[in-house]
Amino acid sequence: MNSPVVIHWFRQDLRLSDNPAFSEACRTGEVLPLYILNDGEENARALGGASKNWLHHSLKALDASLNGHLLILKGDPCEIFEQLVRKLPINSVFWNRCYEPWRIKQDVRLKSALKENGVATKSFNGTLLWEPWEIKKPGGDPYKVFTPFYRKGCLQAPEPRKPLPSPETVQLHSANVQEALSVDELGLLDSRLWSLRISEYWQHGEQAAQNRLYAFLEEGLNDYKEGRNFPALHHTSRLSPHLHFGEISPNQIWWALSMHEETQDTDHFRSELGWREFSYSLLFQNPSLPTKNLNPKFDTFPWLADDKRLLAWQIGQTGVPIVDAGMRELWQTGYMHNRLRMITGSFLVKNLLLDWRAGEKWFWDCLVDADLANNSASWQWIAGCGADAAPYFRIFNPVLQGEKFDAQGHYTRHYLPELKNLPEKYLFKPWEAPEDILKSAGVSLGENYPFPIVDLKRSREEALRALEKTK
DNA sequence: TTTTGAGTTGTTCGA
DNA sequence: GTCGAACAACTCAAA
Repeated sequence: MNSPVVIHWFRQDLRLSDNPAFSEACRTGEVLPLYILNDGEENARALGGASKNWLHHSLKALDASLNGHLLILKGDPCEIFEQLVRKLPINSVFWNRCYEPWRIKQDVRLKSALKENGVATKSFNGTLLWEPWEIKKPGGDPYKVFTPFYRKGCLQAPEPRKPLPSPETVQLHSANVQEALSVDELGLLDSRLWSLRISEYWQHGEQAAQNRLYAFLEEGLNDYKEGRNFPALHHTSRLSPHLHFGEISPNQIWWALSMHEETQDTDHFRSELGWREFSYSLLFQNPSLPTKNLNPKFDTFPWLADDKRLLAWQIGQTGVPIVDAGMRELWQTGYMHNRLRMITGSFLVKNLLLDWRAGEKWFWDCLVDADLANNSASWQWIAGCGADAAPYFRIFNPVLQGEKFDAQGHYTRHYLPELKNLPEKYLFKPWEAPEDILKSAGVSLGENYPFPIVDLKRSREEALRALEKTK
């Protein structure tokens, strides 16, 4: 008698170690590893371009670690499972939970459909340190402010699961499925130069994620608290895309961190995992987080609809150097340093007076770490309409931010080569530079670098007035 | 129920 | 250049 066939359905858990559902599947029987691309399904948000690029490489790495046994299909999961169950001797289906509202609905539907067909299903937590419904106030209400959520909620909850090792013995089931596709056949790479280029900046897959973690712990963690603010330094972990695709679990990071002496640096880095949990909790409690202001007072905010402004921001041609540097980092690498995410976000919303959702959408398409919970919670935060938003008058001044966090201009000059000979004194405000300085730096405003598309002082005051009315 | 203290990431102004 | 205060008022969390 053959052992039962168990499907492990890979979703945002593209790894073998510390994968609770996969481990359980391996204990239960012969495992058929499955990935389903159901991009563009109704109600689901289509994958962004950068995400597709990452997914392509990550699936290749996963397939290789499964000796080429990953079954890849495309379409609606409910229909696909229905067909698979008819063709193959499937006993049960395991997966790790996802928390996007459309995923939750789909999983509920799928569970009952499989049950009707006599197939057992089991879902696990492989993605979060705590389930988003577990962290709540003593009265049962969810937290709305980060600090108590993290300190009282997370840090006093039971400790997160210790990472599981990769299963020692894996019996893989080879299924001959006619519709099976190769990673290449999914068509995730587009031929635009952009898509090819961003992959040069990254290593993908489970092993690369582990390497990144340990490189960060060795080289970046020390002085993380301060150093993470300076985009020219390498003090951020850059683990976000690995985490998003589940090439590494937050538990693996949490416990690797615990091997280090407790300092302000470890504390602050650990709390960033707390922010991830907070975003997921916010999304779970507010399924409309990606599209609707959490604070309804913002529903009447007079956002401008100005495609020219939006385009200038997107392509890094606003004439405000630190903003343009950030936007070009995003376009070139599929990533943006966190300090720059705040600066460019604040600029879009509070200087250009454009709707945060336009920014969210662009980031969604361009970021290799695009994550529904993190992206929407962070945009709502910077826009001031979020759960725990900063006071509205806290508007970043992009000149000061540049002078403070990129004092030597290494970062800005790297992404804006046309300004690379401009002295620090004017690098962040070339419109104030005397003509001879511009000339000797080879900068000609309006020709090889734009004049600023808004007046910083005036647009700030306009935003303040609009925000005051919103109250 | 009432009250009190606090809230990721900042800027400007005036001394 | 450096420092402290002001920028408002509200909501949340917890005693």
